[in-house]
Amino acid sequence: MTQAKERISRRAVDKFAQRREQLAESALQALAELGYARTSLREIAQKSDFSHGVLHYYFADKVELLTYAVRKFEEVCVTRYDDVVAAAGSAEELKHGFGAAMAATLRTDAAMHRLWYDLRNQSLFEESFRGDVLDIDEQRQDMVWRVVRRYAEFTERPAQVSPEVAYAAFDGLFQRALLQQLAGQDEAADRLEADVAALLTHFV
Amino acid sequence: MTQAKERISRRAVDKFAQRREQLAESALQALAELGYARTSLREIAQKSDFSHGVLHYYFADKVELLTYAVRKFEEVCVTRYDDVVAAAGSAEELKHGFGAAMAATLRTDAAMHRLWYDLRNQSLFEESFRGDVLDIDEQRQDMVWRVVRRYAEFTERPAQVSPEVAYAAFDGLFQRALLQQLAGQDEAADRLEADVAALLTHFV
DNA sequence: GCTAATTTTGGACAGTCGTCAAGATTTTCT
DNA sequence: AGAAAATCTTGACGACTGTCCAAAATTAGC
Repeated sequence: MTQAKERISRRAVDKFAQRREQLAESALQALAELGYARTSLREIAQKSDFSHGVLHYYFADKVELLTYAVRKFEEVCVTRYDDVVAAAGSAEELKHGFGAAMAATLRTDAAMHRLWYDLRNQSLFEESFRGDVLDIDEQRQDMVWRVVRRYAEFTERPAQVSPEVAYAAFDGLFQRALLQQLAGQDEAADRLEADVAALLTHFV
Repeated sequence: MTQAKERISRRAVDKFAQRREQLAESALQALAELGYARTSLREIAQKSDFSHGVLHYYFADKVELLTYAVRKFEEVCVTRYDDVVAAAGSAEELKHGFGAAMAATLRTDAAMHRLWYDLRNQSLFEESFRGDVLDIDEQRQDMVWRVVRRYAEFTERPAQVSPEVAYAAFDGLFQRALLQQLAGQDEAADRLEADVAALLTHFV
């Protein structure tokens, strides 16, 4: 077996955990590039500095690796707009900052976003991810809601929709823009920015 | 080669086309059940009455079969709420009819819907479907817009959002409800019905 | 009813997949 | 330094994939 399951020095445990992180990172890279349907363990290993056999040294099987990777992915995924909320000093600023931030991450991180949608969709067929996916989805909803709530505070009007509706709507817009952008429609991000800002005013 | 490419009797051509329909139907069945990532030609053949070899008699390769299946899928997909629009005699009727219809198809056709989202997502990675997916998405947008426009007519107020925003929002709601429903949350359909009706009033 | 064309079968192929384990390598501890 | 433990590589396995093809079964034309 391995050190990690025994009572061993801190260093050893950390190193084991660190390798798992490292391999999970490679897994995310492969998933973002190839999509779930075509991501194999050998592809993942090739993105790392190791051979394919090592994956079963740090993970019991493919499902455990991917599940771990999804959980890791979560961290990057659910605080994206908090800076915008913190920085905005007025309703107008928040509205435009939110739209601009969504457009920016659409342009910059398209591969990562399609990975998220791919995983979320995969959970419609595979039970193994479903729990984590639902959890991340909830946190994303909270993240969006923090924006809407703050906007409502600024305008001193109550929000007109539930957190669920707000999240679904913004997420739907983003997903559509992602598809268009990957299809080569360069104006997709601009449209998204405008649509997001407009939608926000309808929700409070 | 085959009859279909020569000048042959009408009957023969029809039969060839008919087999293609039949096999595409089996492909959709397999896709809905297993998801794109796990649908193999042998699985598809098993859903039909034929052996796996026959698929390459009617289709050049897997991509052509799946593309054909996606196009076939389109037909069922883009007229779902037209009956509701036609039947409704008032704004209230339309609002509740729309919500009820969405909730109903969520309950009844969950497998088919997750197939659609799976294919749409796959087109983020594979170029081959992208054109058809974008086309279907557009038609779905039109379908939703016919509901919103009719609602605006009934209430004699102008719609407050663009077709893009309306579609993205309703689609986002539906997608989220689908995930929850497949995760065993039985109240997802009821929530969807209420959210859809509420959202409609915010859009006009 | 016989021949020819069409349709279908089922096996073979070259790859790829997840998984595993034996052995080589590196690190850790005394 | 040497022994022990941890880490990594490599090759193999059985199963599965898309594709192709020769032969069997079916149908159509005369």
